[in-house]
Amino acid sequence: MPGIKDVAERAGLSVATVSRALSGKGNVSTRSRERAQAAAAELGFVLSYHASSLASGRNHNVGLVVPSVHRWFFSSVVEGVSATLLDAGYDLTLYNVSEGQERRHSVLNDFLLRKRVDAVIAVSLELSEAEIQQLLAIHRPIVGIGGPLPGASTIRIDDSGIAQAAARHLIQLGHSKIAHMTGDAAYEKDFRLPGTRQGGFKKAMKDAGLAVRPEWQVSADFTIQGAYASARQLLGGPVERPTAVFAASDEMAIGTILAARDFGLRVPYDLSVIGIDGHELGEVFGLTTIDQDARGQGALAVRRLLAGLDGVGDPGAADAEFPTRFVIRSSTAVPPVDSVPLR
Amino acid sequence: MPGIKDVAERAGLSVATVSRALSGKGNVSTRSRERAQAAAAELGFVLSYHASSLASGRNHNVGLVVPSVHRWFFSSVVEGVSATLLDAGYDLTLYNVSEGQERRHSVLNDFLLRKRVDAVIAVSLELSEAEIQQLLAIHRPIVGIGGPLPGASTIRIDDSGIAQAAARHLIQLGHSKIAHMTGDAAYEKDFRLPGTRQGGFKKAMKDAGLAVRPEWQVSADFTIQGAYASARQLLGGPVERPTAVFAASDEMAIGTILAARDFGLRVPYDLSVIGIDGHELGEVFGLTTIDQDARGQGALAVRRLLAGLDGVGDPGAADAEFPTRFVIRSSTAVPPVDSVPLR
DNA sequence: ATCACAACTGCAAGCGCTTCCAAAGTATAC
DNA sequence: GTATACTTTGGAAGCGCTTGCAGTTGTGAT
Repeated sequence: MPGIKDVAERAGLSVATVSRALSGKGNVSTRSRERAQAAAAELGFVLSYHASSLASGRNHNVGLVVPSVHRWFFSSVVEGVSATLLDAGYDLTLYNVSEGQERRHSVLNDFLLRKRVDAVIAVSLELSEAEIQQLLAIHRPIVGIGGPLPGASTIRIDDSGIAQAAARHLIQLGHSKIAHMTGDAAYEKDFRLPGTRQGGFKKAMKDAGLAVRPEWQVSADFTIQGAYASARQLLGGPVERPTAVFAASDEMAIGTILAARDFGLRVPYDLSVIGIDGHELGEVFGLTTIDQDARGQGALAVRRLLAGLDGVGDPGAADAEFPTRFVIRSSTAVPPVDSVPLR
Repeated sequence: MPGIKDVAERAGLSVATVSRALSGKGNVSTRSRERAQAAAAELGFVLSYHASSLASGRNHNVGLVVPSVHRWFFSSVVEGVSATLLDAGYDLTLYNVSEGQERRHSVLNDFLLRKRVDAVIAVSLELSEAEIQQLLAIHRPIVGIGGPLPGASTIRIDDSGIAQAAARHLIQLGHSKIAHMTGDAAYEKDFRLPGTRQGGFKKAMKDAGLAVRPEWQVSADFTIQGAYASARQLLGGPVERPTAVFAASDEMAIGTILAARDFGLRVPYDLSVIGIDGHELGEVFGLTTIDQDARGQGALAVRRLLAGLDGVGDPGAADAEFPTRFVIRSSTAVPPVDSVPLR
């Protein structure tokens, strides 16, 4: 493999000049730059990543920690992050820490302390204050998406607010028998979102003077199949059937719709369903939802980090609330006539 | 940040010994090892990734190139690769090259030639012979999953064989009016699979003396929503309706089932549907399918690479045919009575 | 022509480790 | 007790770049 020395020799320049020419930093005459580039091209030379990183202290590499890559939100964020990073010439080191907590810690130690990454994006992961301080101490900016990160910069949507909006939408249509499907407790550890959305739902119900019936509070694991199973219990069980379901994610809303169909329930005539996400499948199901642009959130996270790395601005612990968009389709409507109180 | 020197000093050892103690290579007395580890722990020291890589030439980093992270097959492979790599103490650098070919080339140059990775896993990407040679020339083992990689090691399923098996399953049930939903031409560039599965389908039909009707050959983009749209055309259009659909992926099979339901067709009584994949959602839809363990394929790819890197064995251009499993559920049955020729 | 200043360029000192080599210590064999 | 082989250690030379510093050259102003 050719080294920068070979390039320098061939171009009739010093190693230093070639380095500057190739990296674009520092002053180099056009002539030298062209020579260096030509020589590099002829030799098929590319700067060694590790040598550059070691010498310069910059990695051009961002770590992305996600709990899963299968669920819609996460894979969407990954896509957004990946595309933005690639455009900026950065590498993405992916840490899928699905399988438990021990691994998470070793991951953090390993790639943060070993300074392989310039920055970290943590998705729906609840880092401890200590972990965050550790990161900030070694000047590794960190931004969180979809989870509270005390002391760090975060990007999030107004979970409580949109949950309220979703519930209000149903209430305004005339529903009073509204069920809520929230995320599983299993996820609550790292993922406070279920609680937040649930809180918003309860608030909206309370505000409207409606009862939050415990038997209509169900949970699932954020997947279609998990929600399908839960919804079958809810809709096919012995308890009175709600006229509307607010699911904390589109995937769960879709699972609910599938379960409803199994029971011959027509959506929205017999059952209204609303989700949160903006999942690509929403259109197929005519799903009313609140669109959170997950790709966009990933992209924004990257832009924020890079601004802090390349530029001067340190965004600090700035919290950005990402905008959402209410998308009304055909899965929500007025409740069935026989369930509306006659006037 | 403490360096290895500080650790050496604190432990009363030389830098060399500490390096050996911490990396586990070479002979170090138990006493020295413990001292070194203790000192490192006290100082919160971790070896610098780049310095180690530069000095040793080993990266402990594998590049994974995928065309997407959203579609089931790819995200499953990513999970399998990620978990196996993490267990082995390797990093995963993810390259999502969805947006076109130019990017792909810059990616290859960038991370292959810059030797940031020890090996490459390419999923459903068709690298040119030149690209592969380039990789092998610099001793970067490469394994392909789900795509032909001339000269490189690959892991793949018997696409033609399972397509034949799927078609035969329908034929044996008594179907003769069988449609096939294949992958879009847009993917054929990098992804020869659609053609291969289609070939298997045609062969099975021919072998059974059945006609492959062009109007029943439709395509979609491998997504549920894409397949849904195509299936609506197929099932709701003016052409005679088939009694069975063989979709080249589970996601497309599911899209087809959803479309069928829209038209009031009961699966499997009015329409049989079979897919390929082993998608988690298959169970919800009672989908008959051929399970290819995508996670397992990813894991196997990693194990193969690591064997080549750590051990002595160079697997060379060994092609592994990954086993698949026929999963019969409730989406396939005998054709509707009125369409079976009376005897 | 002279001077001040900016734009280039090259030298060489690292960046923080790994590993070759030789020396020292220790166990085993005769 | 000595020779032989193996284990353990430290010194020091890199790995392949980047960058501070100082020297060289070119420019416009005087």
